[in-house]
Parts: sequence; C-alpha cells; structure tokens
Amino acid sequence: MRTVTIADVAKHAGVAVSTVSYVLSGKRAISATTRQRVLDSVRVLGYHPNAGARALASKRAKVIALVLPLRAGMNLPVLMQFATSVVTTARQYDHDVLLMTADEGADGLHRVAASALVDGLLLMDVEIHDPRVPLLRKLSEPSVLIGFPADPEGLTCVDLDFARAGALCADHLADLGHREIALLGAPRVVYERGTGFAERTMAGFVEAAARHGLEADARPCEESFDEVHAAVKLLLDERPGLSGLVVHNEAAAGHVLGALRILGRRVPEDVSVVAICPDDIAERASPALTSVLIPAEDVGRQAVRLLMAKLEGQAVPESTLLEPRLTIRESSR
Amino acid sequence: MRTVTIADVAKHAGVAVSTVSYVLSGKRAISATTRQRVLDSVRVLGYHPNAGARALASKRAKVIALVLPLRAGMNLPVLMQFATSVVTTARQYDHDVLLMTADEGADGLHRVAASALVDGLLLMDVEIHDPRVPLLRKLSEPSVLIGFPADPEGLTCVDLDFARAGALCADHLADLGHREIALLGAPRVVYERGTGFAERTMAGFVEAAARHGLEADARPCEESFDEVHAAVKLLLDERPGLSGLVVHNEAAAGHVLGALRILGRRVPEDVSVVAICPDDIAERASPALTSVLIPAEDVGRQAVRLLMAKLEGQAVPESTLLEPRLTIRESSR
DNA sequence: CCTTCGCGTCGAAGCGCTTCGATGACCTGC
DNA sequence: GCAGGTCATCGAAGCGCTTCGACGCGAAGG
Repeated sequence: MRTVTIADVAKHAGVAVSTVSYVLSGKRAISATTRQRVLDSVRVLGYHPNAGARALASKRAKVIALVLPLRAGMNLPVLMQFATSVVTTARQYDHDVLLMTADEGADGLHRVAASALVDGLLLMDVEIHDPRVPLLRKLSEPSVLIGFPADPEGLTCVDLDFARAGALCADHLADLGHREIALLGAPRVVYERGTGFAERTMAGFVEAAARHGLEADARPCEESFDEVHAAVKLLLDERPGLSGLVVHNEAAAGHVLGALRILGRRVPEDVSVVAICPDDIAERASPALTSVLIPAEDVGRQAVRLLMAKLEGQAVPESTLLEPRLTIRESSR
Repeated sequence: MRTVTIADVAKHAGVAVSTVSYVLSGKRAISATTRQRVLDSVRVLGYHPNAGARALASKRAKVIALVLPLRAGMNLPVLMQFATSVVTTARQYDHDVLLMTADEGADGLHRVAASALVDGLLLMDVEIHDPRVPLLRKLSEPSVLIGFPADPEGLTCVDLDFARAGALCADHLADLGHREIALLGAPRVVYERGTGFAERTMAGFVEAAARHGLEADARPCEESFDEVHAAVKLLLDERPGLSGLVVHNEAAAGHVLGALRILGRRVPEDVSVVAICPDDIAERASPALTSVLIPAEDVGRQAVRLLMAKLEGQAVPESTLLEPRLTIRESSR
C-alpha cells in the first residue's frame, strides 16, 4: 500500500494539486463544492500530508522544541505537568513537540534550529547565568524561557511569580497571628546553581515577613528524611517560639510533617505549615497541606501561546509573571 | 544571513552537491583529500542539513515518537528517567524524539506515522487490552512497547520482569527467616485499568511466597498518608505475626514508614520493609529502604536499541524482560 | 596494446509539498 | 457592448536533499 500523496487526492477529486493544497491550507478562496469534493477525497483516501515535504516547501516544520532539565533537585511532578500542558497546547495550534534534554546544551539548540527541525524553542529551568541565552538571542528562531536569566532584555520569559508566592505564605501566616516564622527551601545545590526561582521565593518571603514585623528565617533544605529531620530539629531548637513553617521543597514536604510528628509538635496546633508545591502532594499529606500551587499547566499553556504568537510575528511582552494561588487546607491555623 | 545549503558547501569545496552528500552519509567511497576539503567547508560555513529536505529525499525523518502516559497512579520519577534515557540513547543513534501524550490515542499515532513525521514509535505503559495495539500491528512504521498487552504476538515488548521482582522480594524476606509477609501494591485504579505490571508483581510475589511455604497476602494501596496509615494498621491488626512488608508503590513507600513509626513498629527490628521503587526514593527514606530497582534507564536504552534495530530491518525478539536487582539497605533484616 | 574493472566523482531526476503568476469565466457599471 | 474587476482554478517553479546511472581515469589482466 503506497502512501497517499497530494497528487493522488488531486486526481481523485479531479482538481489540480495546488487546489488541494489551498483547500487544506485555506490560503486562497475555493468554492464550496470543490472544497467538499477535495475534503471527501482526502477522507476516502486517508491522506496525510508528508511532514518533510511540507516543511521543506513552506519553511515551517510545525514542531517546537521543548528543552527539559533533568538534574538533581528538580521537581518532577511539576515538570511532567508542564510538559503535558505544553504538548496539549501545542497540539491545539497544530504543532508537535520535540523533546530535548538540557544536557544537549547550546549546541543541541543550535542543531535543531539550524536544521529547521523546529520552528521555535521552549526552555525550562533557565538559570541566572545561562550559557544558552546568548545563543537564543542570536537565533532567528523564536524562543520562550521558563524562568528568568539575569538580563531578560530581548527575550520572552514566563514564570510563576515566586516572590509573590513567598510573600503570600508570609502574609498568610501573619494573618493567622504567627510572630515567628521560617522557610525551608530547595537543596543547597539549587541555590548554588543560581536557578533564580528559589532565591526569589526566599526574598519575597523575607521581605513580606519584615513588612509584617515578623521574625523570619529562610534556609536551604536537603531532601532525605534524616536531613530534613535534623534541619527541622535545629530550627526548633534555635527558635523555640517558631510557630509557622513554609516549605518550598516538594520532596521534603512530607518529611517535614513526619519530623514534626516525631519531635512531638502537632500540626497545625503547635506549628502551622504551608507548602509551595503541586496540589496532589499537598492533598496526599497528613494533615493536608495548606499550599501555594505551582501552576505548571498555566505556565506551559502560556509559554506555548507566547511562542505561537512570536511565530506569527506578533510582538509579545518580555516578561509574564503568573499569580500564585494559596489554597488553605488543614495544616495551618 | 541566509541559511547555508548543501549547494553552498559544494561550491565552497569545489565539488558536486552529490559528493558532499556522500561525504556526509558515507554511502559511497570518497577520497581522503576530497572528504577533508568538504568537511572543512562544512565547518567553515556552519552547515546543518535541512531536516525536512533530508526526510523528504531519504524517506527517513530520523525522529522517533515517544508516547508517555500522563494519568493517575503513574510513577513520575521512573517516567522521567525513562524519557531521559530514551532521548539520550536516541541521540546516540542520531535520532530525535517527538513527545506525545497517550491521550492523543491511536489517531495521534496514525497521524505522526502517516505523515512521516517519525520513523518509529515507542509506547510506554501499554495496557493489557490496549486499543492502540491493533493499529501498531497494521502500521508500516516499527514500534516498541514498554509493557505487555494480552497478546504480544508480532510486537516488540520490553519491560522489567515484574514477576521476578515480586518473587525477589519474597525470596529475600524468606531468606531472612520471615514467615508471614504481605505486599502493598499500586492504587486500585491501576489494577482496574489492567496495566499488567502491577498484577504480575503480585503474582510473582504470591507464587514465590507459596514456594517458600510462607503466609502471604497482597493488596492494592492508595497513596495518601491517611489511607496508607489505615491500610498498614488494618494489615497489622489482621495479621499480628506479620514481619515482612513489600511496597510496590513509590508514592506510598515513605508513608508506610511513617505509619509504622506511628503504630510503634520499628523498622527493621519489628517489621522488615522492601520497596520496589527507584533508588533515590529508597535512599531518601529513613531508614533507607532495601529495594528492587525499576531500571528505567535500562528499559529506555534497550527500547531505543530495539527500535533502531527494527528500523535497520533487523529481526528482534518479541519479548525482552529485564532482570530486577535487589539492593539491601537498612530496612530489612 | 587493448580490454576490463573499480574507484571517485558528477549531473540530473525526483521526493511531496507550497506558492506565485497566469488564465478563464463571470459579473459590474457606464 | 466592452473595459475592468473578481473569483476560482491551474501549471510550474522551486524548497534542499538523496540516490541512481554514467563517466573518466589509472591499474590490472590477457
């Protein structure tokens, strides 16, 4: 069974090849009757345009690259949600998604862009001093970044407003009347890498706490149970009056609750806990965690939309910050 | 800056276009001097072959589709490890990876295959009665499945040998002298979907336990802390003599330890726990979990290799089962 | 010495599609 | 009744690459 080409469709419908093309692309007016005849032939023959030929002739591959980080300290569920949302949204724009890992580096990006394999790029987990950023600036293919490099000038960046997220947590605890609070963040390595979002959360938290006149403290946090336990214990020893805890570390969130339980602190009676994490993690914990959600889906959708707009040649804002949303559950009062 | 084509390279090197092509593909003998001249020109001009043109002319896109499930009960870290390994391995074979979600269904597979966007397909999390399997049989593009449908005849399937994994856990506990053991599995919904691997683990576990003459019990397990706690408590109440527990549920593994702690059972003094999960989860727990690792990386690598072999027209085994490996840590004795 | 062979190279024919300019057919308005 | 304009359609020229057959040339064989 030879594969069906546009010529087969044209013959079957009794029209020119170009007519079929115009019916399918809608780039020229075609009479209703002809259109219908062509469409019927397409269906009958089971025609699917050849992607390579289309890309070659139109200079549009209808594929975007999605570059995911795959390193320590990453938040998998968020990453998957994000990827899913990117794929789904891209499909709505009739595009497919080429998956790349960050360790292909700038060369990899250059390769897929220069070979016209993809029309645009979506990079996740951009660092403050990201070596790929200079390349992106140079590339003729449009790109959208998730996260912010040091200088977002001339780029298009999307992210959750982590500063607001940190602030929101502090606000919530302040509203509940807590006077001494602390934040447990990502593993140290994440800060050292300069990933930005972790620092911005801390900064937002600290600043909001200061605004409310609270005693606040923010520190990195590793992810093993024993290290979490030690960190929580240390914190509690150092700050006996502590009654509010923010956890910005999805892997550690469950362990924090376990540690508090062991240390004889009831949640929320003795300590209120707020997490910055996906909803499913928060709901699965006991007690269910009050949390600020990382809207991975929104970020993905928004990023694809921006990229599509750029592909159409539209101007888009350099920076898009998504509002965090606090969901109150059982772990805070 | 116009994009560099093969014609530019040919002109720069003073040879015919076809010669450049042959240098790059190695499909015909080219003298060392000419080859070097061409290669130099390629480098100087920064030439990258146009993917669409190449695909059109050679009928090879050098892209494979990776279809990931994105549903409840899935094991994210394993999935990511798997995806990473697929991308990395594919790159070694000079292929890229198109990411698809399972909810595009059979139509989506048909679309990417028929449009020659991809040369082959990799499907993860195949179910016992998977609606996509009939299509795969029909498709001229080769495919490799992760997991086993009811009838793997004529397909190529790869997976961890979950029955052996279950058995390995039972063997280990039997060797340690435990007489009453139980397995806590995936959430009920996973069994209802007929995903296969969960059932096979249980079957392997039960059978091995029987072989050792042990009292054994295997049941599904939800993922929230409270449900895990309840399940563990119920199990302990029903089976006071229980001293060995296998957890085949990555999200629940940590919660099981927490529940045992609350219920006053020491691990491993009172109860030995063995998990079937990725190493990082096992290591992060307290006490570190003895575990059977899901070799996501191996599975991914192996799957890509098989697919590449099929693309070359080589015959490959219908079924490839990967040996599970038990790592003894602190949670069993 | 002439034929035969193989090696290295070239030219040209597509691969299946999009797009541009051209061509009728038909309508409009003066 | 005819210039001027639309509208729908067609034909052909590429897009950048691979691949097939052909060709020239020096080496080997008779």
